[in-house]
Amino acid sequence: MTIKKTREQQKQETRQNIINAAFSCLDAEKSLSSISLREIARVAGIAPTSFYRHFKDVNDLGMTLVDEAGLMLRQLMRSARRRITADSNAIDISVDTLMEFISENKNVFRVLLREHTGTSAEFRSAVQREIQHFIKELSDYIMHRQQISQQLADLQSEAMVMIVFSAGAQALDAQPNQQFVIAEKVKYQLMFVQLGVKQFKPKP
Amino acid sequence: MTIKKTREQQKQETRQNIINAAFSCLDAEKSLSSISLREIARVAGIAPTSFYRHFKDVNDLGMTLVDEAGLMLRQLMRSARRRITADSNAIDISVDTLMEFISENKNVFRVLLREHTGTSAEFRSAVQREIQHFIKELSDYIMHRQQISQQLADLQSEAMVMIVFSAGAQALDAQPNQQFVIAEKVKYQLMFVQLGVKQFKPKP
DNA sequence: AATTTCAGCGTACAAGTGTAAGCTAAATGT
DNA sequence: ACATTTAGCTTACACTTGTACGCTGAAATT
Repeated sequence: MTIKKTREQQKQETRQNIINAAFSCLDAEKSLSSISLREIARVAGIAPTSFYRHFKDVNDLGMTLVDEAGLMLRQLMRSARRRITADSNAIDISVDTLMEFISENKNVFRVLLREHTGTSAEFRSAVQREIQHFIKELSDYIMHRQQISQQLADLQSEAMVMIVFSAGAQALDAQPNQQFVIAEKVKYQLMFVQLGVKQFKPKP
Repeated sequence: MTIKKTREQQKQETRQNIINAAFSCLDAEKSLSSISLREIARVAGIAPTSFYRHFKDVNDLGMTLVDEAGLMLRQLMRSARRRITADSNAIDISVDTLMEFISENKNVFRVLLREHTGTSAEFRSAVQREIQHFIKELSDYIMHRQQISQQLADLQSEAMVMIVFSAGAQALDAQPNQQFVIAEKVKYQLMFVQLGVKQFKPKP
């Protein structure tokens, strides 16, 4: 027996289908600006014009995707930080967590990375906002863990995020067996930043 | 009196017109994949089909643009390094030089930044190669100036380039009066990396 | 039971795309 | 002087795109 669905449930289900279809379309060779409404509709299993019952246009859908991707990433890193113990290495755990996420959710990470430098100013600043949130959360963590000023923590956090995201970009195109090398490399680089800030702290 | 042009000269001139037209088309909202051959032809002042006398297709032109952009950037940084004296700050000069270039050649830098994470695997790896050259040249410089191992220099160089390019991305969308703030910020971040590597060196 | 709402569909159209085919005229080769 | 080459043009065609319009049937409301 199939369960009965209310109208609203059915609509939300279709909406989610569209979102999932979009994420699966946004692969290595499609961006939010190059993808077509018809293509998404095809994969979602609806008529092109039905798309408008759920989103104003592809831009509208795009903003939803960026929000969702950013949220996933921040939740992930929060849970990673909770897993860090007194004697474990925060950098190692964070990097491993993120790299694992990236290789299992390539398209989600790709949306952020691609639209960050994409052709839509609206998407660019939406991604920028997400990244700023991301940086801010790391900064707060760093500040109270390393006992440094907010200014220093902000600078350190931003540098780290930029390095990690760049490594993520590399990982997206790398062979699976290269991912480990990239992860190790980025861990060193993050350590350098951390050491440098620590070294810098005493004399302002 | 207008000088007489040989056929070959005229062709090269048109070719250059196409390249210039392409760079001017590749603004904040156009990528190599979203731009149309007809649009470039329009700006270059030729018929759409004449494009094929010079390039196989837009991909072919794109590779030319990436090569040219990468070359410009490396030449710029080489000349910047020549300007560094014994007591001047290498980071300051390098960052200022690059940021100035970016704000005066937005579209050139944009091509590299955008296609680095773009929708064409061919472009992505072409840009990746250019960036690797860029990193390598900086690494060589760092290695003999800071007297560190090649491994360390490579790691430091890559981290620095990633940080600088990210700052460049920010600068592209920032107000002109914010560019100075971004430049100062990135100088600190580069200094942290440098300090961290120096700190790390003694104990391998 | 009668009425209203609305998610999804099919059709249709104008606009823009890449590029094939063939022409022209001027520069080059002989 | 004549023949060849070729950069650039015009025309043409098959596609894909976003989206306006109106319909339908079932769910929700009354």
